[in-house]
Amino acid sequence: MGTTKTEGFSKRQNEMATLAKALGHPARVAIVEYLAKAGTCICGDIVDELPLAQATISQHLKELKQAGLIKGNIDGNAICYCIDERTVQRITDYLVSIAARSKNSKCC
Amino acid sequence: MGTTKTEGFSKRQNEMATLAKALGHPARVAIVEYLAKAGTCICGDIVDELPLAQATISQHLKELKQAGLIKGNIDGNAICYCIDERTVQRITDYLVSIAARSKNSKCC
DNA sequence: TCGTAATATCGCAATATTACGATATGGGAA
DNA sequence: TTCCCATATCGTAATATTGCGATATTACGA
Repeated sequence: MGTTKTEGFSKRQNEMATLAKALGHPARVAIVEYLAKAGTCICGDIVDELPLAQATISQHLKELKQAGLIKGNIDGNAICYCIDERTVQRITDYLVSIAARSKNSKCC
Repeated sequence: MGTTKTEGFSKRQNEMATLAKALGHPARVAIVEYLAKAGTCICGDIVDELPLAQATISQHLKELKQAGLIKGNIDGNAICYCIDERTVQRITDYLVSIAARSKNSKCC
């Protein structure tokens, strides 16, 4: 064990879990926030923004990229990152649908 | 190591990471989805809904409760769970603000 | 070509998560 | 009280995550 069981859950549930997991670390939240704030692609300087070593940040960027939350474009010897809005939208839509349904709940 | 660094990140970033992490597992996504779909408090039968052992589900419910995503009320010897809409709203608002800012990005 | 800057990857140690059987706990019913 | 039912907690094995130093890699400029 130690492995997450994915069988038995819907594709959507697994997808949302993966996306949420990718945002489940303050460094990755900070990266996404920084990219959103900037409004443009950010080449480099993410390392200067966070209190983590370069190797660690590279790892976090990789995870965000794999989850589809950010995109990376090679620009010379630097790499430019930016948010993939569509993915963010996907999570937002999902949460909105959850919130909408629990709105009219006669709860304890 | 193995521990997440929280110092150096804002309170909000840490909070969002905690909430996202709580949703970062298909079982917990399924639980939240089920509670939202039901619209009312659910007493019991969550265990029958998921392909996991009772002990495991109890653990997941605990994590969701700790994160503030769900509330639990004791009803006799059963426990009724329901979504805490305010917390879901908090994540949604955050993501919307992220999406809004990255909307007008001239991206690569 | 050589050096340097930017990023990725490797390897490892520390710690966290996941899953579950076994066992507790606490309430209601017989 | 005694027996169930629902839920929580404990203990543990398997695996995942985190963080970082060291080391690649790759592209550019001198």
